[in-house]
Amino acid sequence: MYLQQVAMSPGEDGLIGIPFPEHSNELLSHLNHQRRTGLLCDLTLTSHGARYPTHRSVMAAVSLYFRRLFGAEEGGGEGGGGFSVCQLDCVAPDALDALLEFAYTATLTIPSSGMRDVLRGAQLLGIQCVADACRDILGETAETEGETAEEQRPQQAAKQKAVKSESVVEKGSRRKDKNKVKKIRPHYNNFSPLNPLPASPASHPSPASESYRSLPSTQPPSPEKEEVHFKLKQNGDPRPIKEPGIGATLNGGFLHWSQDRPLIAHPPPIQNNKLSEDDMEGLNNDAMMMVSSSVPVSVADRGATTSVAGGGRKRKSQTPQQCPVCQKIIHGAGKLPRHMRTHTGEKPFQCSACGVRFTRNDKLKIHMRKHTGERPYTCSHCPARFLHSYDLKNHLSLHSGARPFECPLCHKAFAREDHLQRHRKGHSCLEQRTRRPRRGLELAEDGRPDEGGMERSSPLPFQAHSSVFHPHPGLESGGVSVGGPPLIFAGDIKKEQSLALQALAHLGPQRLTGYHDFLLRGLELLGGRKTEGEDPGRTRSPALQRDRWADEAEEDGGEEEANDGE
DNA sequence: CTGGGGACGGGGCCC
DNA sequence: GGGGCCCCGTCCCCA
Repeated sequence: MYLQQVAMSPGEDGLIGIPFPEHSNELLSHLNHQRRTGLLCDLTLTSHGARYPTHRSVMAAVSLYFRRLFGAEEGGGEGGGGFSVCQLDCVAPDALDALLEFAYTATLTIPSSGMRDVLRGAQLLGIQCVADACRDILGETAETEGETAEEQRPQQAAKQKAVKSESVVEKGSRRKDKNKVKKIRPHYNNFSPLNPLPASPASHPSPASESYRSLPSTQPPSPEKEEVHFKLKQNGDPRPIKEPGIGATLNGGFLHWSQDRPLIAHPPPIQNNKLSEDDMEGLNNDAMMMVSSSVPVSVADRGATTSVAGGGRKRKSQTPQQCPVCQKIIHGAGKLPRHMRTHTGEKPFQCSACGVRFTRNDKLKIHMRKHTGERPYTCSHCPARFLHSYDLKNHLSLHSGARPFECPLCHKAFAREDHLQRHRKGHSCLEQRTRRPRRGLELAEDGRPDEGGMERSSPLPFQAHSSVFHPHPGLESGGVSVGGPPLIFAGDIKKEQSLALQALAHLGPQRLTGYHDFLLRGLELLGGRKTEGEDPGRTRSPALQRDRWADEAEEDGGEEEANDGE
């Protein structure tokens, strides 16, 4: 659906932004495969005799050191040629291996005893996010971190099994849940090649699953938090690097290219103001596309100016935000990241029981009711219980017999609006359009023509859940139908409905044994608004109804035709 | 074709 | 402003 919107909603300059969330994942996966097979490797790192074939471009992307070394840094370096072997004895082999693994998989897997080596290696190579993550785990700050730090505390060991660079995010987060242990977090957004099949439920982090890399995923990854990443001003100084001037301008905004991908989901960025040009060049195409699309018009500005797009509905002063992909205005603070996941396909919230993934936490929560058996919405008339409130709402219409939505063409009534829509999308009703609405169910429309025309559905005023009959506002029984479908119960039927519902309403769960009879009787009293057979069983037979419609057709004459002609 | 269940996305309200 | 929770409309699937 959104893809259609994307395709049909060209942004400014006619550019269309179509995200391919899998691309970066596949790209990294292929690169990693090439590294392991030695394919296209143009750089070999060595450490104490161990050799690690790799790609210069990848290393330049992930490491500030190599970026400088190969001249990938703007205005720096010596052109980037000639380096085929780079001896890195200053980095322990295990640490170098871990860092390479990180570079190609966005996942840092290190033994608990090797944390400090990795930290040192990350510092040497200018892999800021890893260094920050290691410091975070070691309980050090960039300022206090020193060579005198003691051995890792025992509780850190559990966190060291795998490290995701996103852990650094939490450091700068202003979120109130500081007490939450989210230092090491699996991140779906990274589309780690280690999880080459994002579609596989098992490959995704689950809020309730511990299976994902044995990470303490107490909280599903929240893409919103990645934005914080760009706000970080960490002090990871790659001081041992021989290149001069890798100072402040690069430390703070250092971007690991693979981690920029979350930007795809969170363009508004805007925090991007903090991105330097150097940083921007690290963005992949997707991110660039998103950023560029959001650049011409500030989302915030748009929101301020397009608040009118809400159609004048009553709203709180929540700044609307425009989706840079589909241009849709998203109302509500903090709702844009949620919306963006519909474009990226990201479903960070996974059911630990069945593996089904969801884009939203609240949906997962509701889903979990299926496994817990919790059905909080209980029908007051019968033992039926439901997962969703709207299920109960629909269900209650069964008790009441209310079919608030009637086809204006064939006057078939439905309990659910979507069923009416489905009905109207078909052609079945066209052949019945000569049928007249039931007399006494007509509503007056104040003489107005059908507002919605074909699109209009007419909810019945009947409120199933209460035993009170609520007339539709502006509608009075006995009114003359002018265009709109007649949908109101009238006269004695109305009273009977009320009585039936009162009886049903008084049926408590403790007296359910007889509810069925009550229900049946109540439904009979309601007149059984079934279309086919249209027989309430009391006053009207189908034949009689047809006769009545025929009579009414003669009485109303062309007026009906004019209204049905739509 | 219809009834019913479930999932999904958007918006409102509140913290 | 971000996020949780809830409600709603809509769509899809299945019997």
